[in-house]
Amino acid sequence: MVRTHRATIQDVAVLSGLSICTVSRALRNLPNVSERAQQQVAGAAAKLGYKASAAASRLAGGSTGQVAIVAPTATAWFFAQAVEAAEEVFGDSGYHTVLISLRNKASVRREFFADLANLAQRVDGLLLLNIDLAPGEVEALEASGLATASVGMVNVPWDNVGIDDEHAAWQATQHLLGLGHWDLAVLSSNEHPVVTETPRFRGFRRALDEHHLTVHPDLVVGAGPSIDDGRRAMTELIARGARPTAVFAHCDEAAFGALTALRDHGLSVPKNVSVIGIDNHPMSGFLGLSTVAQPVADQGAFAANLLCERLLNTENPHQPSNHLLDTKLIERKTTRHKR
Amino acid sequence: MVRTHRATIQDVAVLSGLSICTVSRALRNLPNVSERAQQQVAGAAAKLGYKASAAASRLAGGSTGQVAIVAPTATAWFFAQAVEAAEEVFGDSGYHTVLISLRNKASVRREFFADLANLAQRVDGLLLLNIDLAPGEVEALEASGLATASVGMVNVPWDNVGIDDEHAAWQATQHLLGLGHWDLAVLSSNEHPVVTETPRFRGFRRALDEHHLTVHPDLVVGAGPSIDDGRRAMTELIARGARPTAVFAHCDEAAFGALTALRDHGLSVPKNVSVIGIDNHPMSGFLGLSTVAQPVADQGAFAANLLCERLLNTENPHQPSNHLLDTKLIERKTTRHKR
DNA sequence: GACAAAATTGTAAGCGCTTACACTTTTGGC
DNA sequence: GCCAAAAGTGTAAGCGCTTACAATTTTGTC
Repeated sequence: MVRTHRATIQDVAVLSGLSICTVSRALRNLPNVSERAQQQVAGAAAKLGYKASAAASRLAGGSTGQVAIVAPTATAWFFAQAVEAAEEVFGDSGYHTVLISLRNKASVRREFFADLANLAQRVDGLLLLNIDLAPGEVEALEASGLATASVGMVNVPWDNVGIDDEHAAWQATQHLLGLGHWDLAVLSSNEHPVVTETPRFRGFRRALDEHHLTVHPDLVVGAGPSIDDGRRAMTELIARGARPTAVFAHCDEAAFGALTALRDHGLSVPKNVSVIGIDNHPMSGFLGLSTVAQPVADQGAFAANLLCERLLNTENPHQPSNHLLDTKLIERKTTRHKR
Repeated sequence: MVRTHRATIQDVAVLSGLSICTVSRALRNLPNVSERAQQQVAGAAAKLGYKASAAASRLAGGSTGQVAIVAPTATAWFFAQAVEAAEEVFGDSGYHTVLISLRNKASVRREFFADLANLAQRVDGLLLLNIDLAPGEVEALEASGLATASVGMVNVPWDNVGIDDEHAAWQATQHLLGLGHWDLAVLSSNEHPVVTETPRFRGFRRALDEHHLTVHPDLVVGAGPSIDDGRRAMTELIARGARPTAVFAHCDEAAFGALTALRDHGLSVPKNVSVIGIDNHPMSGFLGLSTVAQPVADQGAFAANLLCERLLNTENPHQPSNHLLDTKLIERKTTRHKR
């Protein structure tokens, strides 16, 4: 079928012998449409290959058919995995995905929140990935009127899927402590301005507390979720003169970077230093990196599903819920008992 | 300033004392607007925090303020890097980015092309990342009327940025041959249905040709750009009974997978087998993987810039051009002379 | 200064949808 | 069967822009 222009709702109305209004309702599965009308409209729409114009729909007060995924950075392994998994779910539900990377930059982040009102007229929903919210930002998000769901966030008034970050970090740290290490360094996420206020850092600290150990500030350093950042952070630690016998990195990529820096400085793992991360990155097996495994694509897909559910079923929305998926310690070769 | 609703063009018109039409023209920098009007409109718009409604603009025949990035998969390192770099450029030019991952699935890919006409009313432009086009698809793309640019494609009638893939593969293969290897296996990209028809495979074959060597079909296997795929492919090769003395992987992630599989089977690198990839992934340095380095973020950013230029300057568009960035062989520890 | 041409500005008609409200048909209780 | 309520359908008014085209002002020339 050759058409110069896209079919409009008008075309569908004519072909189905019904009014535009009925067609509109039928297409969106609204009530007050007879079985017969429904069929006719569906038939006509299919025959014409009709798809509603997102712009017109939106302008008239309807939906945009788009959702935005907001990530602190899109390059890190975790986010790339989660984004793709979510994008798949959204696509299957008929939504297009707008990707917004905050690029770990405060200015971009600020711009995002300032522009929320405009974004709200472009997308129907928001999937936030590990965005560390400052006071007032929850309110800003709610004020935008956008349906929201998130991955890896805490205490938010919308659906969230994640792992128990504090517990995961505790598992990793506990493993190190169990091996007799007590001079522990930590490569903490720099997502939060204060690196000692992230859930994973808290888990680290709690494990130390339980062993009546305290966190030494010189052994704490911030690092983003990348190999380069991990390397930089570990290098800084070493330059400071820190000589931990074990290192807990907040994610595997940072751990890889730590491994690199350690080797750069002639320190052997696990002989001189034990290293553990969180993620179970595909490379971790090969490198023998001990880690705490978490399901990644599952989290993105799960959260995306919750968002879709909310979007598709607006009349009786479900209660916001928080889903924590399991993590599992995987002991490999980068951790060993302190000599 | 508190507003119940977003400011509309009408508000700007009233505040600036001009008509809606003039405001519209002024805002889009169209000709026939006096300096004075321009200033007043700009002032009023700024004061109101006005941003045009994308939906209304689009519906009336204007632009959408969005571009789509289409990638074979969004999880591979290369694509994640390129996507973020491009997203940054688009964002800086005022465009939102729609991410479309084909997920390496034929059905999704088909759906994408079938839906092009609809996509065309959602976005102004398309950035294609390494999409291997089948006959007729260029025409479909052109028919959509979307401004297009690409990364890593060949013979396309729009701006393209990439590396000389054939040359890069030749460099890698030549390196292996120069070390005395002649039983070469290749993990070829499975982007194309026929793995022996990709530019990198051609480069591989050309290098062999130059040494009067032929490609042995048993030593060719397809693999996606991921560690798991590389591992699977190498495992298959070994299961076939293939015993190459060197392996060329089409990308570093596939090479990492090969390294994994090789070790699984007790084969030592580079003692028994040499391995080389293409990319210079951040992990390659640590692993000592020999590779052919390519600029990745640069390609995404460059192509995005070309697309923006085309979008922003429609009256006198530049000629489509093809930009090839340099690649460089990096010899590390996974390749050594054949004993 | 007068007049045509050029530059600027305004009017109004949509773009393709959603939705309030009016109208028509069907349903069910007695 | 009758009538009110419920269910189904249609009418028409926008949503906030862009853009022909008409109207007005400015500019330049003789």
